This record gives sequence, structure tokens and C-alpha cells, in this order.
Amino acid sequence: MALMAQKDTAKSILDSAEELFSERGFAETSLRNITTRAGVNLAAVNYHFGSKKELIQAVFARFLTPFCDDLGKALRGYEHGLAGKSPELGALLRLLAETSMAAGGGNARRLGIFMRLLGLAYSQEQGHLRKFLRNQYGAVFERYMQLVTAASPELSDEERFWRIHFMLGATVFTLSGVESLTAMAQHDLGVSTGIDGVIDKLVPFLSSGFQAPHQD
Amino acid sequence: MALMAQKDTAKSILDSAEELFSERGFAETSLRNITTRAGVNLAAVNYHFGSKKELIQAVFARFLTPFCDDLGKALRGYEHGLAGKSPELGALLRLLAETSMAAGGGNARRLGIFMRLLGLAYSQEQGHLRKFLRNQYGAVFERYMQLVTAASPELSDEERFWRIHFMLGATVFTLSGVESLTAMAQHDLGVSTGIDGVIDKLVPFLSSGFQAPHQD
DNA sequence: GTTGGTTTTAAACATACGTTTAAAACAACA
DNA sequence: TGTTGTTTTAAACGTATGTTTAAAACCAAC
Repeated sequence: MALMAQKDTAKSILDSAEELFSERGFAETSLRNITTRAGVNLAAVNYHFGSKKELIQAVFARFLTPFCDDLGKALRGYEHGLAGKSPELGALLRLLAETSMAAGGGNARRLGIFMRLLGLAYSQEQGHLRKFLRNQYGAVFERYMQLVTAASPELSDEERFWRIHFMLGATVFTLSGVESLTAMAQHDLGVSTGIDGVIDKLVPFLSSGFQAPHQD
Repeated sequence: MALMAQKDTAKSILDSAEELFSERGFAETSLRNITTRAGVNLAAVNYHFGSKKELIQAVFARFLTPFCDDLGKALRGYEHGLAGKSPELGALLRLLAETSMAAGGGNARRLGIFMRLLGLAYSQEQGHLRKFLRNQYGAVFERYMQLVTAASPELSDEERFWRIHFMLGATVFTLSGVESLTAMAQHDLGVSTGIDGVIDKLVPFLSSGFQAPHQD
């Protein structure tokens, strides 16, 4: 009996799938695209992952599982450090940004790729994915949202709901396209900003927007 | 010789394509899906539009052509009203919001649909679409951008570049999902906001974010 | 009613997809 | 070395797609 499974094949498939999905979407990426780039046999996907759907979920799981673990720990640490004081939005945003940057082993490019995947998960009709993500990772994000609520008692629930989604949109959209956007900035303005630089610019924008004066 | 072409078929196809594309994306929507819903023959798409690619472009053109015409006129009017004074960001945002709402004949649902299509155009690999949109409608948006620049002389080009994309992201993301988001708000909070209400909340958020204090 | 251009139709075409199969190659242990 | 379970492989399967074809239906003008 063989004990060691070679993870090379499965890992190559995940790597290729991650990139191709983020570049072209799920439906536009065929298993043949993926296996060709990975240099493995077509049937290997079904052997290792079962189906294309399960491969898609595995791509998300490989990123999100360590990320949500880290975020959970960071939240626990932050909550403990509060000692009764109420949380602050800027700190919560920076905490999220740092956890994101840390995930993927500090590989900035990979964060961009994953943000694009997240955007796709929202925009493409992949019912199974939405369900999978909610069931698997919903709890951590609810905890985060409770802290955001505590950090903004002056907002009505409705106002807060929308502003959170405004922030989410600005973040996902910008970081998804961070590669083409930085290229555009380089070409048009002659400046070059890395993804961490973009996040540095994003946080004040989000803070200001979220805490904007509002009329009701 | 027959003079009058019946536009019923082409219009039905555009209507169905618009909805289906926005729900499931381009690749996930087949011509058979479209023609079945439209109640026309499969071959009618190729007859009236040439190919699926050209149908996609036609869907965008039907919305964007009148929209950009309106926006061009509104910009001319606004520039004229300035009389030398420098433009103001809030006014520019409201102008854009009103033109958007007006397009599609005040049909709010259609604006949501179209925002989802715009998001897809950004996120899916549809090289022909990006080129088509830039060639066809790029000029108006460049004029708009020049006004935004004049309205924010305190920002560096780089800072402005990123903040514009933060605004774009918040807008596209939120308005794309406005149907499911309002449903979510209704379910979780018991409040019901129409798309114009969302835009009313969006504008102060964007203004505040765009004009946030920044360090360099 | 016949004509001539336009539009619609059903059927077929070629191609690409996800998945399955069964044989081959491989690796660890007896 | 032979055996056993795992992994890889090439080939095929069934299905769905976008597109093309050629005949039919249609409709206004003569």
C-alpha cells in the first residue's frame, strides 16, 4: 500500500485553476485549459477533486481557510485589547487589510488574484459557491460585522448596511483589478503603486466615506 | 420590395439577452436560452446581429448610446452654467446619478441590470467588449474626468486616480447587486430602499471618501 | 396573382465541453 | 520478486454550444 500521495498534481491543478479562473471566469475556463497549463492529464481533475464545481470550491478553500483562521485570531486579539472600550473603524479596517496581506504568504499578486475570484463569486451565477462560502466562512464575518456595528453607534442599521457594501464594493473592485489599474497608472501618470500602497490609499477613503455626515 | 423590417424579433432578442446576460454572465448564457425566452427562432440571432459577440455589443449600445448622448448634453449645460467658476464634485456626482436614472426611461430595475452588465464587462474576459466600449464611448468619459480633475485641484494625480476607481467600484458593485441587496436589507432589517434611495445614500459616501484628508 | 426582397424556420454541422472508463505505470511493502 | 493500492494515462462517451444552410413563409408593390 502506498502511503504518500504525491500532492504535486493536485497542487499544480489548483495553481493553474486559480490563475485561469481569475483571468477568464469559471465558465470560460475549461478543464482542458487548466490541465494543459498544469502539465497534467485531463482526467486528473475529476480524480483528485471529483468535478469542476468541487475544484472551484477547493480553490476558494485553499485561500479562505487559513485567511479566516488568521482573521479569527486577530479578532480575538483585538477584542481582548479593547478592555471594555468600544472598537474603532480605522483599526478594524487596518486589521482586515493586514490579515489579507499576510494571507497568501505576503504574495501581493496572489491577493489581487483572489480578490478577482471573490468578485466573480459575487457576480457570476455560481449558486453552489455562494452556499459553500456562507456555510464555511460565514461565522467569522458575522463576528467582524458586530465589531463594525459597535464602532459606529451613530449610524442607523440601514445606513450602516449600505455603507458597508459601499466599502466592500470599492475594495473588491479596486483590488480585483489592481494589476491592470497599476499598469494604467504607470502608463498614464508614470507612477507605480504596489498593492500595499493601494490599500494604504484605500483605508482613509473608506474611513471617510463610512463616517460621512448623513441626513435622514 | 419590403420596406418595413419588423423590429419585434430583434427587440425581443435584446430584451431577453439583457436580462439573461446580467443574471448569468455572457458565457453562461446560450443563444438557445435567449431565443427560447424571446420566443423566436435560434437562427434569428445570427441573422439580425451576425454573431453572439455582436449581440453582446448591441445590448450595450442600446443602453449606452442614449446615455452618453444625455451625459454629453448635461455636461455641456453644466460647463456653461459654471461661467468660469470651478466645478464641484458633489454636483458632478449628482449630475451623473440623474443622467443614469433618466436613462432607461426612468426604469430603475433596468439601471440595476445595466450596472451588473458593466461589472461583467470589467470582470469577464471579453476583450472585444472593452475595445468596443472604449472606442465608442471613451470620449464622453474623458470629458467628465477633466471636470472631476478641475473639481479636486488639491489632490495629486495619483491620489485622484485611485479615489476615482474607489468610487467607481463602490458604485458598480452596489448598484449591480441592488436587487439582492435590497432584498437582504428587507429581510434582515425590515427596511425597503429603492435604487434611487441607494443612490441618495451613495453620493455623500463617495463625496466624503473622495475628499478625505490624505497623507503622502 | 405574380414577383422580389425580407424574415423565419427546421435541420444539420462542426466543435468544445465535463465526465467516465479501463488499461497502464507507479510506489511501497512482504 | 510479487502483490497491492494509488495515481496517471489515452481514448471514448454523451451532451451542449455557436453557426450555417436551404427551404418555407411572409409582405408590399406591380
